[in-house]
Amino acid sequence: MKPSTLKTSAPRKTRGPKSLKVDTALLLDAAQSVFSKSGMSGASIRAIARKAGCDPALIYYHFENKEAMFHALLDRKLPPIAKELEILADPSSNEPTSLRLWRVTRVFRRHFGEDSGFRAVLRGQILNGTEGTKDAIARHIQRNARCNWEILQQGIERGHLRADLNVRLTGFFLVRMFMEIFDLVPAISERIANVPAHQALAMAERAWFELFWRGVAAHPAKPLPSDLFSLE
Amino acid sequence: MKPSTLKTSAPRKTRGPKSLKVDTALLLDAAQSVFSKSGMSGASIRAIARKAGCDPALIYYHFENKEAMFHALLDRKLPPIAKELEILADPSSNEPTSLRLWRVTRVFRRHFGEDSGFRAVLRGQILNGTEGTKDAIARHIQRNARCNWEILQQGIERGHLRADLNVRLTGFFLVRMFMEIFDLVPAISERIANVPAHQALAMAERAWFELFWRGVAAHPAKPLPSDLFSLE
DNA sequence: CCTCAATTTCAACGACTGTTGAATTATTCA
DNA sequence: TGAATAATTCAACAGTCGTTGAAATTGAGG
Repeated sequence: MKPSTLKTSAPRKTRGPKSLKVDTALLLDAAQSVFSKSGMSGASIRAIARKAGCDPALIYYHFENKEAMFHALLDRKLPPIAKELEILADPSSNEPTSLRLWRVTRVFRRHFGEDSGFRAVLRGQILNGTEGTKDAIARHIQRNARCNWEILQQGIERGHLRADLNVRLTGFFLVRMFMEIFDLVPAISERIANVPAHQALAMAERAWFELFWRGVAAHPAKPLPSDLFSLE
Repeated sequence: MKPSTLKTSAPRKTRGPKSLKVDTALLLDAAQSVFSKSGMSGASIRAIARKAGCDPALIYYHFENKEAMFHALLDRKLPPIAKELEILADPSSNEPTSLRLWRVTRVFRRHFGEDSGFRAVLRGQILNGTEGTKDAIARHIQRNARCNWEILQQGIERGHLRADLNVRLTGFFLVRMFMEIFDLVPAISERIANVPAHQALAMAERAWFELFWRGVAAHPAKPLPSDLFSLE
């Protein structure tokens, strides 16, 4: 390897393979970063290439087009979440339902909490993506959602939750509101309520889960596990 | 002048005032339609002009730029909502708090329910708009939100709601989840739950309000007014 | 060393973007 | 009628965009 070719700021411009090949994982990192900042339609191939330090044309060597990049991003990001949720949904778990549901929210927090851009892109594509993209997203969501449904169903059967719940809608409410909290509370808390973002976020997560639990519990007066909210 | 220049279907192309002047209201209609379909950054001045049947340059005669158009759109769309909410928040109202809160949701349903594009643009600008746009939105939202806070506060004082509620967060949960239901339930119900969109929407609105009410009510066991959900 | 395949960049296509200054026409007012 | 003003379009600028075909470089296999 020739360190001399490293000028100052201009990267090497010769054609042909680099010493460090640009693989799909690197391109996906760049794509995720740019998608996140600019949204799906605002993210240009050129910007992704700039981020990855390569020529735009190289992206077409690795991916069919921008939509294929997004699908690859889904396949990389969502299955690990599903795996964690499937462990939580194990029917042999003896944990209180409230704790299991809170754990579900912690999974989403860990995987999505810091990644507002990806949340936004995902949401945008659910609403405005091509049919192919919507189908791909639906498959992933279904796998993740099923875990929530099972936990809720088990909660009903164990008498922890009201029997008249619609588990699918209930699961949607729980997770979706957490996503909305991640997205909007930091953005508006300072302007609307004059509260610092991180503080508002913590308050909102807790307030939402308490409201939710009272809304779904068979015996809402029974207190939540005392160490629930210390769980990260 | 040569009328021969009119080829086939092309509308009149002469300069100067038309018989039907293009006023700002017409341009805002076009802008709203295009913003809704393409989002803020995806909506081009040219597309708005095409929709309005005028030249792109005319838009710059009526508005400073695209951002100013959006601000004008806010000023046209949001104050009527605030007015309705301010009536609902009248402290002399004797209606049950549950009914008043449901009425709030009906206001949002009427003004936002059919206008998914505007909801999306508004949400996008809260997250990614310029500082000026965020400020403008915050002012409007604050005026609307204050009404919800007052209804909730009165509900607490009348003993209808739990005294430990954070009214600001509670108001956020109520309204934001309705928005999410409008946005996402029609988009995903058929793919995820195999339920027709309009049916899923009605179920979700009702299920959410019931969960919410149980979550906030001082006496959740007391049934909701029987004719609540027939109210449009 | 030669060859071949894999990797990367270059250069260009047509289309679209926000915006502006000048030209044009219609209406209004004197 | 004539002049002023308001409303509208035209033409162009300098960008960016997705995409593609060809060229160049590298490394591996023989």
